[in-house]
Amino acid sequence: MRVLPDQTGIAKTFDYVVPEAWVGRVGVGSRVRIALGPRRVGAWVTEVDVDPPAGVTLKPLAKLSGHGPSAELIELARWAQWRWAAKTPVPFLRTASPERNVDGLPARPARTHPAAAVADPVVGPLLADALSGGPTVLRLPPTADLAAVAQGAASLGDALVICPSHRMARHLAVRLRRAGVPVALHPDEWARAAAGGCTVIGTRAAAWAPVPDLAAVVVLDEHDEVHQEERSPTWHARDVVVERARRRGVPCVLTSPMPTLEALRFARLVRADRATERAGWPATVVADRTEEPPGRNALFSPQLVDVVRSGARVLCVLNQKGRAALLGCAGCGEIVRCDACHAAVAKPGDELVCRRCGTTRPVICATCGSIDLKVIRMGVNRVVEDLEALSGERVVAVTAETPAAEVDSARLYVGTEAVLHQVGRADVVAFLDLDQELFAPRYRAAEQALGLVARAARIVGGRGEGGRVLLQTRAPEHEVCRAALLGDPERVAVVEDERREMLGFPPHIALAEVGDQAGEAFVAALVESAPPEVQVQGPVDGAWRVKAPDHQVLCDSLAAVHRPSGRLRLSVDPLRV
DNA sequence: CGGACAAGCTGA
DNA sequence: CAGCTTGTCCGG
Repeated sequence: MRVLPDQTGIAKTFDYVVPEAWVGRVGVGSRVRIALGPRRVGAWVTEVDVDPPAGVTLKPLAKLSGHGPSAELIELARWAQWRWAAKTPVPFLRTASPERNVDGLPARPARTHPAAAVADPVVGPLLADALSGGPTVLRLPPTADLAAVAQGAASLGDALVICPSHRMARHLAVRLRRAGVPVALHPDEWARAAAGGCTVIGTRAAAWAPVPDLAAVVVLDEHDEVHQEERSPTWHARDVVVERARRRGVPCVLTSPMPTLEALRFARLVRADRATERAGWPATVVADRTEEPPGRNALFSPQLVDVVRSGARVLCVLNQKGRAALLGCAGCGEIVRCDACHAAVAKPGDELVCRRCGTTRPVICATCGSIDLKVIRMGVNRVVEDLEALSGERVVAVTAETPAAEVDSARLYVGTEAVLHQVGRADVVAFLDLDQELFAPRYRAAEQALGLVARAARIVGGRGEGGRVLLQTRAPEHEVCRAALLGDPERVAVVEDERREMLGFPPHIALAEVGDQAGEAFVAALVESAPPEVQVQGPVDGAWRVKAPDHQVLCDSLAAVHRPSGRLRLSVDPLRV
């Protein structure tokens, strides 16, 4: 048998003989252990009945560990290796394998009766169209019931449903089970999924879940960046399942209130009529701050004051990104400053670094010697105080660490975008400084800003349910504000697409980033061998950008380069550019 | 990946 | 030339 060792540094297969006793129990996809040189390592069986290379004496497989990815997923891993220019398929096969050894599969649930038709008034009428033919983008308002989409897919047979969060996956599993659909939650119920007869629900990694009789694929909130792996290889669950569905010839639906331009490029758009879509976005008030001089009270528009005084439950979002976060000492309360120049210091890694002069020192308070230093959310804390003064009520500052009990104890909340995850219900979400989002130095800034509005919509509800969003901005005519006002994400898509085309950014081209020690040698070899339509730019901050007309050309060119020794960072479709 | 072994540098 | 580091190759 031919096996691939479970070691990222070995991009090579080896042949072994199967011990007599295991014949029939081991095949393509089995997890095994092998003697490789002086040690034993895990491996996947990738081929059977092979002709071993001449002149090598085969050792027997050392151990049979259990079930692993099917032949279909091993093939898909090879494709992903090409698509994200990975050195080996190993990271994908790991994701496709169970967390613990699985040696037997549970009984397959009997399919009782076909699930009833989906009655949801927004989703229902669109499902048949969305689930027919090749990949589709199903643009639904943010308040649409996503469980209805999952249920529609499950009515075709065993579906694979990819969610942006584990929370949503669990919630959906409960909803579908209640509707009589057998469900396996990935990765906990890997064996149940592998046995078949279930709809499989999970997050990004579930793109690699076993679904032997796959009948349909759904990606929920396709625009959400969590669907992409941040570490190299930077694979995207959407692209993996679109390819998986294509190979199986099954329907594939990508839902989103504001689909990415990438998805719209290869998928057919299905959407609700204008009135239905608009009704599913919250009523939006744009507070124009153009006339307001910059300063602390720039964060409180008359519209915000009205809302706070109205008695409504209000969530204020203030993004810290790009702003100097201060460190405070938990021991003595002092602001931690630079020894040399007394400017505030930051802690980007394991040391304190001065923002002004770059001096570094260990993480310790110079006044009292404490090592317990906390980030002070200056902006949020100040707004909390001012809002308490304004309302005469207690205001809760919400961070990722705020305990759930406290989160529900007040009427007014202030926090970074974490509040949008932590507070479940409110009447109004107010973005105190939307311009932080609109003008952030990221090429997806506009999409991400509208993404926050969509997330707020899930908390406050659509305009029919009284949901309200307040956007404080100095750019009231910005397409994100227009899109939110009209409940029409197309406003952002059109402008953004033109901008990307002009700047030569995805999805109009395929992009990769090359860096680290071996980057220069790699790029030199690439320029030598790649066709002329592949352009290399840089280096900027030690990294090169590789642009090609499409992924076929880009990935073929990257795969053709012999990798020089030394550390190499290679990210196809990098998240931050 | 991790061990083996070879080729280069240092010190007496 | 031993003793150590650095690099390249190989495993079935």
